[in-house]
Amino acid sequence: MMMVRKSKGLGERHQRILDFLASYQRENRYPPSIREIGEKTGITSTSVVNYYLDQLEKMGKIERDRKISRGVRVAGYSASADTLRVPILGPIAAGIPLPELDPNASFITDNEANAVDIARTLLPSKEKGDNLFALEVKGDSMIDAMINDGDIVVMRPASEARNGEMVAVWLPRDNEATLKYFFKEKERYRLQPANPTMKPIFIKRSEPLEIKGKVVMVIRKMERPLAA
Amino acid sequence: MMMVRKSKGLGERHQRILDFLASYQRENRYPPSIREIGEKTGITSTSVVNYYLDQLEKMGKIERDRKISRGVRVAGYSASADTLRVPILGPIAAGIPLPELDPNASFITDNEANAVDIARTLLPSKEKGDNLFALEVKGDSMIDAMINDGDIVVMRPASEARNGEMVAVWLPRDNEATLKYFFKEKERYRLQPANPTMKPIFIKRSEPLEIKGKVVMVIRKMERPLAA
DNA sequence: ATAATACCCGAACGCCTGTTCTGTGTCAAG
DNA sequence: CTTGACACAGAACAGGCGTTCGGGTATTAT
Repeated sequence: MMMVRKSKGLGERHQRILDFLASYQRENRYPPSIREIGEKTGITSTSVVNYYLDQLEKMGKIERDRKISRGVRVAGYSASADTLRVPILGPIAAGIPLPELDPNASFITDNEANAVDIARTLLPSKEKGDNLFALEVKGDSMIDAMINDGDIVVMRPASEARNGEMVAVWLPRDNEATLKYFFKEKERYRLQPANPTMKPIFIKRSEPLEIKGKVVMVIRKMERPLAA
Repeated sequence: MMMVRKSKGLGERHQRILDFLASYQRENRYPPSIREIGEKTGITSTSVVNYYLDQLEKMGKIERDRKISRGVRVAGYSASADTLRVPILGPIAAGIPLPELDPNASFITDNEANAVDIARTLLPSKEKGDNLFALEVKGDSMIDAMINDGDIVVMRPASEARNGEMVAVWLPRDNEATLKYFFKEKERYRLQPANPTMKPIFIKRSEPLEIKGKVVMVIRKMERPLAA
């Protein structure tokens, strides 16, 4: 009988186990037992499965918690847990006030309808992601910031900002919400649209200006085709 | 002794168990055992833990696989498993060819460095997500499509498109890659920039035009502030 | 040829874990 | 007061599960 002997790297059984681990975890949300791995990968003895798991662990492909049933997980493959549920607090548009953020809303009660899942790897590394929130852009009023109707803007709560950061502000003077680049100047604030053909808005320091948050990321889903 | 008797909904212990389930799963990537739940929530008897788990299951808050150790998972809370690792095949810029897609690259060998994690809930529901790939935009050549330098474009492989869809195309004539809205006209193709001030590109049907994929979503990370 | 490896099997040991049963104390309704 | 639903504890049972050990066969090195 021919034995498939890979001189280096992953053999076929290594790969099969790895694949099974990922798919099983995907479906059941918990890892398989050693015996289950054996059954589904055609290995009849638990010791052999253990044998391969040991090797995979040494290769750094998986992590094991010994003595704990189903204590196997694929390494690196951040896969699951590192995702963050960010609530969509409401729409953002020129004419309507920004939704208030309620700090003590339980993250667990948010359902998919009014939340977006963001993988932690997508966020800036220093971002803890504790109290992020999201707004859905309505209308074309943010188009000068390269943000379109339907885009989802993820932001971090903030009441002040550094120069050049994009912020969501509420302007009591004009009764308007907007996304602009923020600049603090001599005796005023400058809110700069990304579009150079549009003029910035100036706000005296004495006038009210409510910074609601800094824009962390923008997500655009391309669902419907462009007309014309 | 006063018993805390919640007439309806979740009592304190229900909530504690639920919270523990989520955090334990987040840290260990596998669910806790009944005894572990008891220890960490201050319940001394495994039967009482079981008692509460049964209730939580009836409420639809969790799902259980009986007889299977650590076969508990919080329901609805899609949390983990529903994330997809999309490989970033390379840069996309005006002057360089589009990276070729290698269909048999194992998704499991992709590490974080050259991939993005996308929650399935972010994708269009009909999108299977089997062979999505991503490109990182270099330079300002796509700015007319409201896509900026540094943006990540997630796409689905395709060799043809319907009118109005945004596609990534390679133009052998001009030796150029671009993202444009696609329109098939009488005897030519029209590649329309999103920016109205820019003229569309016309390609005769006889000329080569390689559609590489349709744009599914665009992700923009706001990391560095705008200068000036 | 001989030894050393790598690969593999089956069985057994013993802890881990879900399940069930008995019993106790509290609270609200009849 | 009695009754019954509810919340809880502890113990015990049985099967699940990781681990280990003795033994076997093919491949490669010496």
